[in-house]
Amino acid sequence: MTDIQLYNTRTRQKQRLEPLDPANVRMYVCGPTVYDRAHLGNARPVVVFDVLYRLLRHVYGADHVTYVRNFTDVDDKINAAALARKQAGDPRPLEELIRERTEETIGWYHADMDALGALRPGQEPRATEFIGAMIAMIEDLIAKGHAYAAEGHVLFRVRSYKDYGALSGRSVDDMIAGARVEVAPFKEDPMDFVLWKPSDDDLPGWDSPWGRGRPGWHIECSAMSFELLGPSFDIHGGGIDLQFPHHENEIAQSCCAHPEGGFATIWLHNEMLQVEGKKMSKSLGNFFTVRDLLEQGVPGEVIRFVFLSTHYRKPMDWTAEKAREAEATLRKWRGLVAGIEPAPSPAPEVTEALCDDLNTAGAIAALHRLAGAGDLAGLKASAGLLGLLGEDLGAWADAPVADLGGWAERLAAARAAAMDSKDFAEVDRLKALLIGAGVEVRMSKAGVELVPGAGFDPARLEALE
RNA sequence: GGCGAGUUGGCGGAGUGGUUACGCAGCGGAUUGCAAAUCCGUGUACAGGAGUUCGAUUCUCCUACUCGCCUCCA
Repeated sequence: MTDIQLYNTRTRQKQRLEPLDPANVRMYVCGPTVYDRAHLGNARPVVVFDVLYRLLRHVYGADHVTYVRNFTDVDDKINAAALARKQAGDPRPLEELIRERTEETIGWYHADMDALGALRPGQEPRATEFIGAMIAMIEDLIAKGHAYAAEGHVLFRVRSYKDYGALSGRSVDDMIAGARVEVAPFKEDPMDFVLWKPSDDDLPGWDSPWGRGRPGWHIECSAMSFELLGPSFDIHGGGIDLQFPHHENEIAQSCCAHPEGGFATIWLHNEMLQVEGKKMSKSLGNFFTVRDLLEQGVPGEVIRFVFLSTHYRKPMDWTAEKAREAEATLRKWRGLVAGIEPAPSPAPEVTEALCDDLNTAGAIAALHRLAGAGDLAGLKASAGLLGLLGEDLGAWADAPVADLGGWAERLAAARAAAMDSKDFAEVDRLKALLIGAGVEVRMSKAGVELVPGAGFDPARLEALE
């Protein structure tokens, strides 16, 4: 069995993945809050963990990997969006507006992530479908002394879990010293966090032992991972920004509710995405969604390639220049592997790179070597492990349909004449026209070859006829 | 203030205690009427300082700088 080494944030070192059950390798990744289009930063973990998912399926078998990624559809931003519609005059009940908003957003999310070539996880639970499980877990935590109800809220008693802070390397005392915690009179300790909070009539809510309310953010992942993967599973992933507090709180909840389990064995966190060297933010005006990029004509496969060209644990800078280079590389490779039957398995060099803590940049370098060595079957198969060069993402690279035969004949005839007359004016004229229309002109002793290039525009040629 | 990550050739970006990836750009050559495409060749860079070592870009410490999280934002 191939060894997969992964950097475990919890232990701060690489370790060998040793699945609790190799027949069912289990991975949970924190998914999006579905209130709006996914921005580019949201897409990085999706692509990163998609590659891991593909690698796990390759190593353990496609039927032996369970991948769960949740949809957070209980959230104040969603409520705000729905409330805004209601105040704009929509007569429907709030619950319906919320459901409509989340449905719509999930549809967008699927479309956008599909465009990046990300396989859909086997299970995509929604928080709203697991409210009962959350309430049960909260009750259990109260019974075990790890949580307490106060003024319609239920809070997790951070001091009751001695390892709190272990994942992110903080101590409760340090954090309180930092004094950036919300103080509330009903909290026993400023660090205690909300498991359940009351909802007024303008907010979605569910009946609970503590009155009508809604869950806090963190409990959903604890409840859903337990329901779908059990008290112990192999991998938990997400963006590094989730390390604290979200994942810290998940660990506290899950380990206290299910001390019989170990929760996640390996914690993986991808670093953040930047744009042209700066954090993507609305105020800087460099904020954009995946859909924005796709609509600008940046193919999903190009986005994917750019993401994978930087190791997931390093900040990734999105630049237009990288997109340009990625597109050129992919176009070239697609030309090479067109019509080639992929090898039965990926090249060892590529698999080994990925097995070394998802060294996707190293894997891409290996792809370059395969291309250079002319191992096109190997290139195609290996790229497939990275989710590249597949049929599903290739439409962008297909040249527009156009018959260039007439142009080729004219050019060839002019060239033949020029060879005798030594007057190449007509040849150069035709060549300039073709190049201007985005056609790559290749002339050799063997003859004239016209290849539609990246910016090929058949309309411009027709206008010249 | 607390915690953490990072600083590699013109650019991007891997990696390694000693044989110096890979891509793009550049340069030289082959080829071409000229080009394009292609092919061949070409570049000893690892923030600064100290230490460990026979030897450090790679390990340790210090300094500088950059960035992230700690706050709804992946």
